[in-house]
Amino acid sequence: MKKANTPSRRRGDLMSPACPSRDVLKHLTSRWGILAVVALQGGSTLRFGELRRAIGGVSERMLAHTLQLLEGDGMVERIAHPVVPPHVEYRLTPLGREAATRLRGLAEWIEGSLPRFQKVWKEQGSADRLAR
Amino acid sequence: MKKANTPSRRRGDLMSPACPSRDVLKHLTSRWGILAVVALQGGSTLRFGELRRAIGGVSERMLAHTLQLLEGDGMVERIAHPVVPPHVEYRLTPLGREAATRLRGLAEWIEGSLPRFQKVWKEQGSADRLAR
DNA sequence: TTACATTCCGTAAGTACCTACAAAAAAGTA
DNA sequence: TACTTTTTTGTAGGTACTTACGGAATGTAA
Repeated sequence: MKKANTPSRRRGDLMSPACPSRDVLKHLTSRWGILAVVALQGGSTLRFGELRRAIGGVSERMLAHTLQLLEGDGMVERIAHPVVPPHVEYRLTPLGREAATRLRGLAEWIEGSLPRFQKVWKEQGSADRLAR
Repeated sequence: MKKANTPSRRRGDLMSPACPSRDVLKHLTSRWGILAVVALQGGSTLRFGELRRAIGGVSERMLAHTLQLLEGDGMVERIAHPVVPPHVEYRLTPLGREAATRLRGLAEWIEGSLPRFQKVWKEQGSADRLAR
């Protein structure tokens, strides 16, 4: 007897252009996706405004949009309290917490390696390429 | 008395809008940045064309551009042989290999978790949001 | 001579992103 | 009444990203 043919159980392949896993990658590594997940990392629940202040430079528009993408991927849970000045909280789901582990590792490595990057930038005058 | 002001030795802070570490994050998590680093992971040297074939869907233009950014950050080394049909090889630097470790972890987690994402997408009809 | 190979850079054109601004909701306060 | 609060959405406008296409280089093959 053959195994059940359930494509939904198959592993993704990021090197294939049409693989849905590329969407997840896109959402997670969008400009604000990583920062949102990292900011929520730690299990704490954050209000929209708190999250916005935690992530420097993000506009309300983009934060809301980014959170919707992550919610759509089941990595962020949105808890809206039906009060009148809206009160909305966000927190990571178990799936989101797994992603956060990897992203936090990347984020901390970048932060800790900044001196080395600055050394590289200084040694090879590559400011022109990096300016943008 | 204030502390010594040596910004070049200070750790980065991704939550600060003006921190240079955001540039590194941007380059690494650009659409093709992660895939290029992951494709080069393993220490092997790859020619431009091989790399292009390994990463499905990338145009020559964008691959060259992405590699320049990563080279500017000291994560990719470009070895050009002065022959006439151009022969160029790429490989990760030690810094790039450190990044690759984190990115590979993220990539493999996404690939392995795809079934769970597909389950989420199916349960909550969020196809509209993810379509793009 | 013509065609081909390989990598990269212009240019133009289209698409997607991002920001700023304003609006909406309903109850509480002055 | 007028104003405040918090979150989200709509719009317009600009910026950045992406792709497609052509060109350059120069030995070798047809």
